Parts: sequence; structure tokens; C-alpha cells
Amino acid sequence: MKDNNDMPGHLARRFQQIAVAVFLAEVEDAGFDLTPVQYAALATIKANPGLDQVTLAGLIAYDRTTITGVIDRLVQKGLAERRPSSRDRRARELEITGEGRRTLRKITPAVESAQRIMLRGLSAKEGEELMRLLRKAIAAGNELSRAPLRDAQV
Amino acid sequence: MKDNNDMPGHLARRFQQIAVAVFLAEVEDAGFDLTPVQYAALATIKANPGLDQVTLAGLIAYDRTTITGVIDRLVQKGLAERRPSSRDRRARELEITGEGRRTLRKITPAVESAQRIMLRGLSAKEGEELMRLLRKAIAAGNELSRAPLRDAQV
DNA sequence: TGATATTGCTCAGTATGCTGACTATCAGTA
DNA sequence: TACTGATAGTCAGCATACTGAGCAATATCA
Repeated sequence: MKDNNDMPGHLARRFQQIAVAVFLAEVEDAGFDLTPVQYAALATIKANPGLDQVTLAGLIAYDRTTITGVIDRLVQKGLAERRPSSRDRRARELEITGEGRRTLRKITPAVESAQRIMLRGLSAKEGEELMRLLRKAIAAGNELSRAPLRDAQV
Repeated sequence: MKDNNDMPGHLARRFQQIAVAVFLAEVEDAGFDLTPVQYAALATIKANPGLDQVTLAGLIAYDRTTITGVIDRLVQKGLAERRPSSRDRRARELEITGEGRRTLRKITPAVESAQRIMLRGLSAKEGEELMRLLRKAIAAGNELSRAPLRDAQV
């Protein structure tokens, strides 16, 4: 019988578990209350002003039913706004608020620190190699989840 | 501004997302209804008959509040049993049932297939290297999550 | 022994993620 | 233009994960 440590699925779960814990701890130490998921969504809204929810979901590989709640919480915290689209009455356009911008700016050091901490057992070269291999495995498996990564349709 | 693809945290989330989707798809194709988390718990109960919930949680790095629901579902499916411990009246002893054994045995090919599929973008050597680096990063970060990996106290 | 600390487990509440279903709207075509 | 299929978003329901609180039982130590 294979050990858990030989199962990439188990290692994936465990690494993700640690990554989230480190992120939340660093962000809280910096005085903010933002999850990794909320951070990625907010940063993507800032980089793509006016995008709709499906496009946002595709850019960060979230499920469309998950993004609704994430945006709800960003809006509730005053970090983002949801407006009806003028071009498509089904869609909602997303914008970052001034408060959202300030939060992103101030939170960046904590986010970068978290990324370092979650790789602290590895040398710089090993960290790069881990990211390369993850990117490669993810690219090959992109279509296997319900929420694949998608380019923005511009 | 760093890209998501340079964030180990984002890559961790994405790889885990694909790993779970692949696992569930393979297991369902094989005619079973078991999540990765439930599988790991059941396999660990089989390997450590009579263990209590805290020990089980430590062996697979689950939170103690998460394990309760997982076991509930294993018991409800008739794959495991929860009995009061004779040595410690606070604790519950866990046992796998015959049905649980049969399920584990029949599900193994699907589980192994899933592990291969989630690494299908990598060569065998790269897959080994990815697992090595994940193990190393996880070992260094073990204490950073609320649910660290623990050895069984035998 | 008696007080205190610790441990095993559960529960309520919150946040992802997913399945599947539904409404409203849009786009393509006969 | 009317029909058909696809798309944007939401909702209900389920399964992890976590925080924090609480209960019962055990362990420790003055």
C-alpha cells in the first residue's frame, strides 16, 4: 500500500493547507482581514477594471458559483463595487474602490512575505523549480476541473 | 505587480483543485462515491485499527473539527464504525467494516490512476521531483497550519 | 486529595469549492 | 421575426477547512 507521502493528491492538499494558513497569518499580522481567494479576486479586478464575473472567474480559475460569494464579501467590506453592465443586462461590471486600492497597496508586503514563508524549506533554486513543475502540471490538467483558467476575451 | 503564476500560494490552490477533480472523476468512473478526504481517512483507519479521532486527524493532518464530519459520512455509508473507547471515556475508537475493506480494495486502481493523471504533464522524473519538493516544503511548514501532521503515539 | 491544566470530542459560524437547477438575457439562424 | 441554443448570474445543497467556545473526562501536581 502506497504511503500518503507518495500521493501527489495528498501532498497537494497539505501544501495548500499550509499556504492558506501562512497567508492568513501574515495578512492578519499586517492588520487586515482578507483571504487568499479574496485577495486574488481583488487584485484581478484592479488589473481589469469593469470586467464581468465570468471573466474574473476564468482569470483566477474560480467556479462561477463560488465567485458570487467572494464578490459579495468584497462589496460588503467596501473594497469592490458591482454594477449592472450597460452592454449586457445579464452581466455585472466589477470595479475596485479607493478603499480597495489602499488595502491592496498596504497588504502587498504581507502577501509577498507569505509566499516566501510557504517556501522556506526550499532553496531559491528549489522554489523556482517547484513553481515550474506546478505550472507545468497545472497547464496539462487545466481542463480537468470545472473551473479552468481562461484568458480574458478582449 | 507579480502575476498569479509567480505565487506559490495560487499554484498550490490550483493544483489541489485539479487533483480533487481528477480523483472524484476517476472514483466515480469506477462506480464509487468517496472523496479524497474520506479515502485517506478510511485507508488510515484500516492501517491503524482502533485508533481514536485525534490520532487519525494527526496522521493525515486534518483539523479535529473537520474529522468529525468525515467520520460521520464514513459511518453513514457503512464503511467505518465509531465505538466508545474502553480505556478513555472521552475517546472514540474507529474500525473499518467489511464493506469498507471491500471498497478500499476495489477503489485502489482508480485512486492510483488519479495520481498518474494529475501528473500527466510531467515526465516520471519531474513527477518524482515535484513530490520531493512538496514533501520538503510541507515538512518545513508543518507547524504553520492548525492541523499539523503527527505521528501515532504507540 | 483537591485544584488546575490538558485532552477528546462536538457544535455554531464562516469561507471556499463543487453539482445541478433555474431565470433572464443574448446570439445565431431558419 | 420566431425559435433555439448558449451565456451571466443566482440559489440550494453538500463537503471540506478553519475559529472559537464548550462539555466531559483524564492527567498532573501542589
